[in-house]
Amino acid sequence: MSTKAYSIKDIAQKANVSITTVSFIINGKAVEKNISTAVIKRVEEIVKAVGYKPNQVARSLRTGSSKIIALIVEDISNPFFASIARLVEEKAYKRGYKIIYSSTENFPEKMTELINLFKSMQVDAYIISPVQGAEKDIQSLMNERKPVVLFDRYLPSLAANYVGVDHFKASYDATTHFASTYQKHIALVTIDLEVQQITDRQEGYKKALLAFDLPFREHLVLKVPFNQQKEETVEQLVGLFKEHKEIDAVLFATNYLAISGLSALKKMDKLVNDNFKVIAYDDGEVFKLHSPQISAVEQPVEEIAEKIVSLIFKQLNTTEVVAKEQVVLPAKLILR
Amino acid sequence: MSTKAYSIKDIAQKANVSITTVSFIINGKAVEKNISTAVIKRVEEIVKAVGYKPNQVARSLRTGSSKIIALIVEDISNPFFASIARLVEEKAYKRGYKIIYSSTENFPEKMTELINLFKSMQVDAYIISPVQGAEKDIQSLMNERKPVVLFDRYLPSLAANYVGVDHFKASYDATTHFASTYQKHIALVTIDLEVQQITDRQEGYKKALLAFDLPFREHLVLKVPFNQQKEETVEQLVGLFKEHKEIDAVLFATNYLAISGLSALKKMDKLVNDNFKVIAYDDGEVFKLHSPQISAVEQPVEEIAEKIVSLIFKQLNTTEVVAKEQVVLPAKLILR
DNA sequence: TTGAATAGCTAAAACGTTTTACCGAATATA
DNA sequence: TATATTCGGTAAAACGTTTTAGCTATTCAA
Repeated sequence: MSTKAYSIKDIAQKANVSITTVSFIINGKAVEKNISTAVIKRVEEIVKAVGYKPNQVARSLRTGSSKIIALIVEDISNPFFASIARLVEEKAYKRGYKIIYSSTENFPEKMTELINLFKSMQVDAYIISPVQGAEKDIQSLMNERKPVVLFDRYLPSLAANYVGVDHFKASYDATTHFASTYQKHIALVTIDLEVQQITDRQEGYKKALLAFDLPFREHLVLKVPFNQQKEETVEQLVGLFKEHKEIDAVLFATNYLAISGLSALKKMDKLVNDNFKVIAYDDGEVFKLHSPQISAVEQPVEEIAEKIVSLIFKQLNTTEVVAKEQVVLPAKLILR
Repeated sequence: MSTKAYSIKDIAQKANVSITTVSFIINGKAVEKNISTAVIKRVEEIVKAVGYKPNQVARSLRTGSSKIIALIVEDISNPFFASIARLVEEKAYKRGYKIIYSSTENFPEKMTELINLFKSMQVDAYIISPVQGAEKDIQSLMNERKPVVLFDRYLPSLAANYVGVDHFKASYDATTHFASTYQKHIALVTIDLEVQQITDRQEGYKKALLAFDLPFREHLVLKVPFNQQKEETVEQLVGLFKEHKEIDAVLFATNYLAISGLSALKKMDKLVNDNFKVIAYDDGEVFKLHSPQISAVEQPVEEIAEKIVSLIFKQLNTTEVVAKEQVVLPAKLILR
């Protein structure tokens, strides 16, 4: 029952032509190579009849191209990355490319390992949400002229293609919104990572306070440890809200921090209302269905994915070196 | 700058030995093949020094094995599938395998296309949440002795490995819970797909009603069209709840139906309470944070992933034909 | 001392393609 | 008519591995 797949040799034999001829035909070079229509037809019929598919591995070995794009993110199950993954996959598939993905969990060593692995698989291009410490590996890809697009995280030391979101403006706008409705004690809940996308959010918050002549109060900024369990974060937030009863607005710098925040409030029986406003980062059903509905900063996932893919294919479709682009898209503040 | 990767030939030259010897060494067959420790050491040092990684494509071509497992699901951005993807990836990675994934959007033709593509990539195993109409393609994989594990969806006509959840019992229990708290008019909101995992949920609902001497009322079962837009579903649900004010409990057969349901209730300003209970399918933050908290049927994602992976590797680690297993795991009813 | 076994290593085939270089016949060009 | 060009195709190398079969020199057993 275990029927071995047909090879190009089998097709050539059946059609009574050479392997070369079959190769030309299945690669659409038949006319260019002066193959007669009779032979073309004969071969194509046999190919269809037996359902022959060229072995992609052999093809990759010979051509150096695998028609695979690697997608490396922190965690594929994070809704933001999952959405990007889905959109990128769809767009790449239409152009004949497949996605192979992996999660780094923010470990630079895993990043290194993955890049080496993908290199040995002759992957054609890389879409990476980078971790700090992986600069050398990413640079080595670019040295080998492999198309690379970074997204979400920015690595300032790397002259790479990048697609991201204007987090400074997003949190500036969010904070401004609070200030303009006369909230006086605006808290910021963020994480203790020193990566650009996170520090940008803090800067936006600070600058907006400044613009409204509100003092920046250190104790209203909570930086929760990156890998902390949710329960602990909730406790920490309960602590913050209890200790600083003057807080009348809070901006959460990530999706899951907002969720922990709402959990904390629920636990305290504290309501979100005009005396205590909340803005979350990355919109989701959770925030739409919450009572009351929660405002949120929404990242333009569709645009991000589109831009990533177009940058990749711009490089894939030419042998020339294309200028690197840094694209920063605006986020959208959804007020509810 | 574009430095070409080292090949086994380069290593052989540098070490002044044959390609064969290098191959034996990097594959851990050195002692078995009587290579002297001096040579082993020399080669290993060169390998490390230049950072040589065997070309996986050439390896695949020669051995027929790619160390890649395909994961084919309906939609990778669906939280259930995204979680499974993440867990499967992690477990496979530890055993030296990578995941390549794709979404079918429930189109059998895309499934066919994907399977052919993955065959031509010499993928080693397949994890599939199948669509109806793909039976032939899946069977062909099994005929070629490729390890295959189906999950989530069950295809009764196929004697395949399967990992799923006891949906009959889950909705039986959920409905029983309603009945035992004296809800009399229990509605079921489901989709119009005739796939086992969905019809099972209906059967569980029916049987539980029967057990409590409650009549099965056709008009309390709403089957929303599979690909319907969310807004329309919400309208339909508003209609249902308005028309049948006697409804005092509703079981939602999927995650997103429950979300649509909660949106509908919010729109109607109708509260979830003892006079109107709700149970959702697939737990999530949305339900924990909702006011009041929403009860939910939780699928054991971790166990599902573990079982899938263990079934895959059971097949991958032997040349013998292993008996197919159908594993049905219990869901957990989380009452809130 | 001889034959067999073992230690230490290698040449070459094979995996399934793509592509370069070339060939003979027919046709066009001068 | 002689020569160039086009037509219709093919042989063989190459991509980077793994693996089979075998080779020589040394050690061992008798």
